[in-house]
Amino acid sequence: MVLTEKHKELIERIGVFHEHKGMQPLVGRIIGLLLIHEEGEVSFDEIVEQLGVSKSAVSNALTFLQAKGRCIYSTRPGDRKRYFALKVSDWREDFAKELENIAEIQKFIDEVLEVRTEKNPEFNCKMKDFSDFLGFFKKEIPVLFERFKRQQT
Amino acid sequence: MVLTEKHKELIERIGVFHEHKGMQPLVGRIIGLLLIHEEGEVSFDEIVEQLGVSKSAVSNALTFLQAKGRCIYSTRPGDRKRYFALKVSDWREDFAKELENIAEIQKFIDEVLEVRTEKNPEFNCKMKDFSDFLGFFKKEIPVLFERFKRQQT
DNA sequence: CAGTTAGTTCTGCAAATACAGAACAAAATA
DNA sequence: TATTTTGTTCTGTATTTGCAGAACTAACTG
Repeated sequence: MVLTEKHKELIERIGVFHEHKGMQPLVGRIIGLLLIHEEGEVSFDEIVEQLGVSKSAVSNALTFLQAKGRCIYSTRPGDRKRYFALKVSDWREDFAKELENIAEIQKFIDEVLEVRTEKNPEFNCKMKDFSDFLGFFKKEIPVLFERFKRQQT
Repeated sequence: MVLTEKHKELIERIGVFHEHKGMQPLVGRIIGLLLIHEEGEVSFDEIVEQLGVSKSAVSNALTFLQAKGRCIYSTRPGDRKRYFALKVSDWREDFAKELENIAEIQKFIDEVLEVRTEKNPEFNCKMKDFSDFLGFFKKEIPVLFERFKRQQT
């Protein structure tokens, strides 16, 4: 597949977006390439060529993506190459996990509330309120997913 | 305020949690300290002493936190010191912003869908589904907040 | 078995990060 | 006016990051 300038520019922006999420640059660009590539599956070689980076960098990035469960590869009979693809199947699950991860701050808030004195009740109260909201939010996530499934049909 | 070992350990864990979110180490620790400190307000000096870091590092970290709107300082008559505190007031708003930020990936998904060929309709379809879900999710966030407010009273 | 293919692991380095320490600024105080 | 207080900005540096390139491995091929 030949990438146009527009493709390349979009890959870069998707890369930067993922960098902001704490991933290393190349990982984000590979996600971009796998998203944009018309086949959905891209060989190791093609990643190296399309992104113009070294084999070692690609190898490490793909190992990372597979460890995170965001990427898998398949093989073809009579072809030793690995064809890498994003695990699009469980995007919604990934999204749910990310949401729960955000709400993980609730644990810290609760721990903080345990060690705090009563010296500043207003502050404590606001923290309690936030913790309550996070609890509410976590409970509502699955409900939200359910409603989406139903309204979708 | 004297910090116990438990306090210090909790500050470190809150620091690491924020590091994983892309913040620099000291910024996360300052958030931890401001959360745990019984007054809620902590002077520049005390931050330097409690965390055992340089003034320059604290200055930069506080500038960053203020720029991000996560921190403010107040002053007291006859006292030149600045007392820094977290902006707990709008935690829920911050949380909502973070959620919308996550859902920002929808923009990229839609852009990708525009440049993709019809060569892999299954892949395209899954992406479309994910985009639809993100759209649904964004719409539902304010509803969720509303429901929390009501059930809270 | 020698050579090729496909990818991994090791080594080194350039650039970025995160901070310390010193110099500095501005205001209050003596 | 000299000194202290409260922080900021500048300069240098140890550490970490992110990758390149080379060496390596394993499997296939001629």
